[in-house]
Amino acid sequence: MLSMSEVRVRFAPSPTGALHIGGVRTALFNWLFARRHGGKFILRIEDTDRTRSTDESIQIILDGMKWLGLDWDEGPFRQTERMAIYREHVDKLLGQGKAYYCYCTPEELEARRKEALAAGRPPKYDRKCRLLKAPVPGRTPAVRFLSSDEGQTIVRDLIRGAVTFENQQLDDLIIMRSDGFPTYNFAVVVDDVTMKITHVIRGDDHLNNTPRQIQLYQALGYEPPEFAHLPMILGPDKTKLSKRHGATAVTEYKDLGYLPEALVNYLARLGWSSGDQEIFSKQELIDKFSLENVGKAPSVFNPEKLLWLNHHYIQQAEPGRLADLLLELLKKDGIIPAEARPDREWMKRLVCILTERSHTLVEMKNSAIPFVAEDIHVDEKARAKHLTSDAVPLLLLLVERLKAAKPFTHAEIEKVFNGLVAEKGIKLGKIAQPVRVALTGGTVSPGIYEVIEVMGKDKTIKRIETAIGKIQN
RNA sequence: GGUCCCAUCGUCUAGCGGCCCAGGACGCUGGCCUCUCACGCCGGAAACACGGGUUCGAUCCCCGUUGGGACCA
Repeated sequence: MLSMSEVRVRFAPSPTGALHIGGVRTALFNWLFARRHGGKFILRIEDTDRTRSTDESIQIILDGMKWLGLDWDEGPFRQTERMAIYREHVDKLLGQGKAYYCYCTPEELEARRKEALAAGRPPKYDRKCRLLKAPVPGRTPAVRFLSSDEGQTIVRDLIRGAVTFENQQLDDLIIMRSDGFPTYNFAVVVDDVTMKITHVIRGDDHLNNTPRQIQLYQALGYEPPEFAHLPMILGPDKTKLSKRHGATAVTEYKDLGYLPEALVNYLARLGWSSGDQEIFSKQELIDKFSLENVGKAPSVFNPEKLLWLNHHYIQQAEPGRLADLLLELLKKDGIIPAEARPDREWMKRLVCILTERSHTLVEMKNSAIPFVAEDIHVDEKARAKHLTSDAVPLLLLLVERLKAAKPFTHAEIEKVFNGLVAEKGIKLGKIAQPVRVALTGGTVSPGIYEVIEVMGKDKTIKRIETAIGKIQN
């Protein structure tokens, strides 16, 4: 059972590149946990690796979280702004004899490690500097934590259960480098303590770091938080998801035409479940989220299912919202000029006939091109098959009747087609397909009456006449 | 190599000893609908890694094997 005190969780990405799928899932679970328990979600930027950390990356992370609607209550805090705090804690340990200066150089360490390995001993730090009485001249020391050699450290993980580590296995880890920067394991502990984090929910890859962090908490005189280690997200080849598996950055999914709610829903169901339910609104997720229902096994990222969800959410979305997104895309791709101001109601009608067969916004954009562009590109195969000379009399007759149709609505257009079909004793496809090719350039589109209605009388007639002209030449 | 974790259809998962000759979803597939493509609807194939225990009874508990993964180096 959760304690009475307020739940405080955090997401602590390193700003060394894009915001990844795995990271987002961790952020999402933290966020859901916070919202579920009415707690606080804190954002912390772990930027102590200053050779790889960039401000652009921080911005990408913030933008990605905002896009997904993962709002944070405190932060973003940056570790580089907290150096005094780490120093203070290092001094505290040093003062209590729980840490010591180490003057060994990386080269010396490496040599001794190889030696140990060669002699069949475990490659653990030999505590050479532990009993040093005076500083080694000309060298700037790092600081090592004096870890316990005996007993065990038990991680009571909310997902894994009790995981036992022999303390003997853990060596005296460096907590502060000679350049004065704290190491990951130390900074994390100090940050989580000072930020009063109650639940550390993070990737499985940190499970092995946890016992040494627990020792650090204890040495510092603090109660460790609760831990929950989430299983990894894998690529199709069952190795940790990475760039070589294709799109892994949140921004890529945005650019590919995914809706944030689709990604959120998909990621929530990756490693977590609630009975047989597949579709979850954000509120349902908040209401139902529980660490108990997080699985232990790693899960393979399945783009197919994400696509299905995206399709689903496109159907659910407000046409007005989709119209805005579509317009943005059309402008971005230069299909319509940036200064164009198409009628929004018309855009909504266009969206409505397109959603059903759009799995992504990009697909929708492509289907929208014939409606918004001046000219169309006619697919050669489609032209050869459907824009034939025996279609000409039908097309001519159709144009004539379309011109007379009023109002120019789905119902009236349908009447025109039905009339033609009945009089000529033909199948609808005989006339619908040539018209489809004439209007859209291809053989695939929404229902032909809808296409004609949304395209409008002028454009429809112009395109059919153009097609007739080309057949006759 | 050492340490730790994990193991149900191809994939995400339900299952927390009998309701399971294992349910849902994606994908795949047969059919219906149909002006194209979709959507939708109906149907199908598809899994408890293996071997020991425990138990009246194991997908579910324990041990081992195998296989995967992570971390450390």
